[in-house]
Amino acid sequence: MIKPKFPIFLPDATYGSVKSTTFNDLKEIGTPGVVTTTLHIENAIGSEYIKEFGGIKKFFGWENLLLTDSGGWQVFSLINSKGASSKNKATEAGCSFVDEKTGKQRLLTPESSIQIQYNLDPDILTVLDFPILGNATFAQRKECVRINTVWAKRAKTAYVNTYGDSSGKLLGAVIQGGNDFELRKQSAQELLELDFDLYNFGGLPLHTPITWKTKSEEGFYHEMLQYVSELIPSSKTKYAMGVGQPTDIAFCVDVGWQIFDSVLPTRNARHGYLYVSEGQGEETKSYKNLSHDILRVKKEDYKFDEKPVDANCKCECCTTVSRAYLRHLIRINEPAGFRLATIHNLWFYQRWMEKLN
RNA sequence: CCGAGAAUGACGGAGUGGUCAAACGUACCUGACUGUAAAUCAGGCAGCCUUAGGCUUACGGAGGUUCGAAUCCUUCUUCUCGGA
Repeated sequence: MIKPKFPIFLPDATYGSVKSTTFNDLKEIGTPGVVTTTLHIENAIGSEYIKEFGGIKKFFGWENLLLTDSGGWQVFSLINSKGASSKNKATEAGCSFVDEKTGKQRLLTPESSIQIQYNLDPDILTVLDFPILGNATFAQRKECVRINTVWAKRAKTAYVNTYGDSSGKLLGAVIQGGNDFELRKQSAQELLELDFDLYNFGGLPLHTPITWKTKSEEGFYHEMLQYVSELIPSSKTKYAMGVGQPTDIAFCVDVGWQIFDSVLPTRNARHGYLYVSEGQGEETKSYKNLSHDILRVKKEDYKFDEKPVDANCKCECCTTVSRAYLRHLIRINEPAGFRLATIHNLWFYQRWMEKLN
């Protein structure tokens, strides 16, 4: 088992690739690990095939940390998205849904998620969790937390049955409860009794207007992340799923979170939204003594800008191309532009994490 | 030279008498994006006025019919396709 030096940020390789990069790019950047998703890998490639191949890390050609997400979040997102099939439903038994690509009805259960992850053979596994829907009543949210615990227990049993006592793997459970302190506490306590290796912060309720920034400048979620972190003993590894902005990560590290993943640096890169050092961009964000700027490189302002994206950055993007050229590449949806921008943002995140120890 | 048809905003392309500053798409401008159904989504895109809204100029040029024209008529210009 690889022992990374916390805190770490893991980019998402949802479909088996950190979009528009190669694993060699990640190696150059110094990325300590990646997150990949059981649901998407299972649907797109098939975990039996990966097992036969020799595991997901061999398949990717990736030697660093690999964490698999259970697919819970994704399947709920899919089930509840607009225009989704009415055949999609989540019950205590598991998630039943139609795979749009193949038209086949599929079932994801706590047990099958563990089986898929076993086939993939990652370093860290995640139990299938039951996210809370934003428009749910209190009673419904309470029920979500209850099922979430039941699923975690079933997943743990499946895990022990599959791996035995000395797996060398880590298993994480996801603390749910949405924006409700009492439910979060209840969820944490129930999961702590089941004794997992990692405790994960389950993100925002799905499909709500609630954002990370609700209520105050710091946002409701800062208080919640601190609260939940304090419920978890320091002997456990703490993983804040889906977090997030560099300044938010800095806050989370302060309150005890150690592992992070988010789509933000990679997706934003493809949209020309770049994270740069202070003084290099247009919009400054800060947390305590740490700050950075934002550069929307697609803007007209950079049409004739010969400077690199960030003069203080040593990534492939900043050492080889101008803002003007990168702007052009992204504007025409050129994969090379997506790649350079993604490399830059991941480079930025990696250096940022190194400052947070 | 003769015959037939067509000219719409940056481009492609709807619209054939009022509900048209003109669908839709692209391009362009600005936002958003947080365990990725996300190369996606939202808004803007003639000018002016502080907004609901109002005013002005607009559908190749000029003129006409009509209360009212991108739409009908005349003519000019250009283009496309047939025939010499």
